[in-house]
Amino acid sequence: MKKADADIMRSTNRRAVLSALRNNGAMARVDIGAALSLSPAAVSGITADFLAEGVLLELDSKAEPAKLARGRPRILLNINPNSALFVGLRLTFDRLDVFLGDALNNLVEHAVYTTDTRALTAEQLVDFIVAGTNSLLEKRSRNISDVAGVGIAVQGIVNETQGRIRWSPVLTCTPVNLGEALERRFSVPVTMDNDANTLALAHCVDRPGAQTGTTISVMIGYGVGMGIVINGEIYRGNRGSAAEFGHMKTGLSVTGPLCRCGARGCIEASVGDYAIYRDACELLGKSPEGIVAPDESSMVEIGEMGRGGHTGILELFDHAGTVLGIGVSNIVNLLAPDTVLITGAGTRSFDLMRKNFEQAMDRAVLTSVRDITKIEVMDWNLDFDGKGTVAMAIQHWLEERSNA
Amino acid sequence: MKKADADIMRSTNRRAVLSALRNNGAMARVDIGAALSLSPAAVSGITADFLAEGVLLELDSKAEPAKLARGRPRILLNINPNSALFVGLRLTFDRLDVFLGDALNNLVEHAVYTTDTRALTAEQLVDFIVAGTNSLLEKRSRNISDVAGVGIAVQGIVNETQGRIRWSPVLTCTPVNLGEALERRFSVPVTMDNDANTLALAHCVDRPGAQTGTTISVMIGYGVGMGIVINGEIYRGNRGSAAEFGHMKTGLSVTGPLCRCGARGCIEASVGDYAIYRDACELLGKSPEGIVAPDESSMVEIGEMGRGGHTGILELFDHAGTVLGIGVSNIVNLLAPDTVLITGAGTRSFDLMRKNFEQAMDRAVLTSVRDITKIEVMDWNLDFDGKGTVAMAIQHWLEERSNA
DNA sequence: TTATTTAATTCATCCATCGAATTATATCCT
DNA sequence: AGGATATAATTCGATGGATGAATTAAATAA
Repeated sequence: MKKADADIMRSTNRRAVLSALRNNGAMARVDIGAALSLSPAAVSGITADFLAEGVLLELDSKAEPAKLARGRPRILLNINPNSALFVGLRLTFDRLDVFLGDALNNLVEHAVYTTDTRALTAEQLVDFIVAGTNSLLEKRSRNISDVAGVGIAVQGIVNETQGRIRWSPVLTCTPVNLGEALERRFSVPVTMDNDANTLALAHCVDRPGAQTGTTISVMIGYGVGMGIVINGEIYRGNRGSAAEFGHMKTGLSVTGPLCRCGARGCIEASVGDYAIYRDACELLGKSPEGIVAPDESSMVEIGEMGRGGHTGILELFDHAGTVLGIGVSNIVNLLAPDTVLITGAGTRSFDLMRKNFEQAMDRAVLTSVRDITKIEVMDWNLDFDGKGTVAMAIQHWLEERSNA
Repeated sequence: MKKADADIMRSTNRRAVLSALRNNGAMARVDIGAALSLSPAAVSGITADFLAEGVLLELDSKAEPAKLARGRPRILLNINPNSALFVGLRLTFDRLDVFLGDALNNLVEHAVYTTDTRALTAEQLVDFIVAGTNSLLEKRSRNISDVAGVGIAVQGIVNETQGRIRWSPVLTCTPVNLGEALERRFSVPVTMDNDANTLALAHCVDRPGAQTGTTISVMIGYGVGMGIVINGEIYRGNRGSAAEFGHMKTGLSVTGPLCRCGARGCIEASVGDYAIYRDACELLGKSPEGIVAPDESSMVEIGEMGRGGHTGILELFDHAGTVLGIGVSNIVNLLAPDTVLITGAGTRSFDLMRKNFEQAMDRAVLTSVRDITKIEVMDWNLDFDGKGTVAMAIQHWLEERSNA
């Protein structure tokens, strides 16, 4: 339980104004006041400060549609997109995606840099990231001093408050304090999180409803991840280790499929791309190629074989659907979220999993909690990840601006 | 994101003072100030108000041990136990426990009233509860007008904000708005929650550490329940349906043991008393007695047979241990709590489950999150439940006092 | 042109906290 | 014993942000 004083009152209300604009888009001062139960006087003062600081912007109302009401016209305010520039980084197996975004989370630039991430030392990793970032900034004739914040998404177990990667499947140099190292090199605030959390954030930013209640993003792709957002905040658990949904067990056996974590029976070991690829290769008598991660075209090909009617492949997806359905129903029984979003590259073949997924859900979700949780399957593209990393940096910056 | 103003500032700090005392026990004004970073002046003012209201009490320092430091002696303050009286109710299969407690959560009275709860209509249920409560109050020559709040724990799915029982294994008259009905009869604030949540609250009240981070109580008994406490607050999920841990599935199969919820493969259907009793009866060639719930002595007897070396019974407990271990490890992987408390009547035979429980945990918890969560098995007695229900009523009352 | 309506600002007032000074009450030291 | 010292608690003026009422601003309707 924390105390309150005048400073906290001020920053709370400043934060509330920025949040309102972030969630609802442009608003007039009256509406901000109504939404927050703040007096017109207070809103006037707070917004005047933000306008002076350049954080907010008055929109040109001439471009608006015809007025419906008379009286002094409302002036829409919004976060000034050009008040700051943000860098979003996403580190995955063998590649680094660098995004550039503005304060309204519009992505303005994107580049990919490839390397064998697992071969890098901690120092080489930092150099690689710095080089990639600078190279993208150059394209826009900007440099790191124009940037107000950097957000990084990494697969694995990340302690966001310290910027420390405890373990990651894409790195061998763990544990490594990447956040702190980059902050030193960039001299700019760096925020880091697990890639599933970042993606969850990206989804919640666009959903006003996600600011209250629980929204869960299940990310299926190379592995299976999850982000839990409770009342607009990412739930991280002790030392940031939460939401390892991919390693939930759907069986008691010690003989289930082997997961890359070393255990058996993990959801990931049946649903992740690497698992489906591995099993498909075995099925087809092909030895899996030397690469650790199957490329997108291989995964698409496997899906096409299923749609073509290949029984063995269909059974793989059937099984994946069942495993995922049991896993998600456990989540629903346990956390009763408002929404579960299923997303990630793996949704490319969700049509093949859907039947068994839904059957498993029907069987396993408690009758009394049915219809409480909305399940949505979302197509996925890389921009979601970009927006998530940039959103993380923006969030940090807005927090700083609120306290300023 | 909520706004702040002078009123909120005031009630926040009043609440903070009460919380501090509740968590740490008696404190001097200086220490309260230090703990909350509040100025001496603010603490002085707030505590003076509470003293005038009778909510706080200055402790007699004469009874204290010899002083170690010189200077004006600190005066310890604490919540005035006699400032209010609270009723805690616990409705389970065929019985109602009524507790009377003071504002410091000391239980001063307890009585049990039995009836076939499943045979009651909504009206009869209310009458039964009111009669029991009044009867206990009479013992102390008090009546309901002396009571500042009532807390009720019910098995099943409860929507605490509305006091509505959506479904309960101990009732047939669901859905029923018991909270509201009792509030009308008592003319006293009534708070209601799931029995596992209430028990979780009871545990967290005594643990200063539970005010931050995540503490999870797993309650094994007739069924298997769970309470999730995040940063000192019970996590309820959408419509209060969360934490149905007992109905997590530890297998994909459609042929697992039948759970009372109608599904198969629920944790409860292997670990709950009713499941062990059912399986033990089958094993021993006895047909289970006509009662729905096995009594305590039968469960103790089954445990003793296991300890005596009965292989079949031991296998039952082995299996229960494995199922519980997989279930808890899923929780650990998913939520990375600080602590998992295993409690409830079912702990009477935890010694028989422990080996397999621990093996399953070792196998299923991600190596990188081991040692992040502390697992504690707690003996259980009825007073925990009593304290939980009373704590719930106290919490509501303190909240009201903070806003006053 | 004037009345009406709604938006935004201004300014006096309020209120809880803070900081500094004061008061209260003990132990330590000579 | 009595003064010095130390710590706790209270008092009081100052501070800062929110509020409410009055004012100003900018449009439409008559």
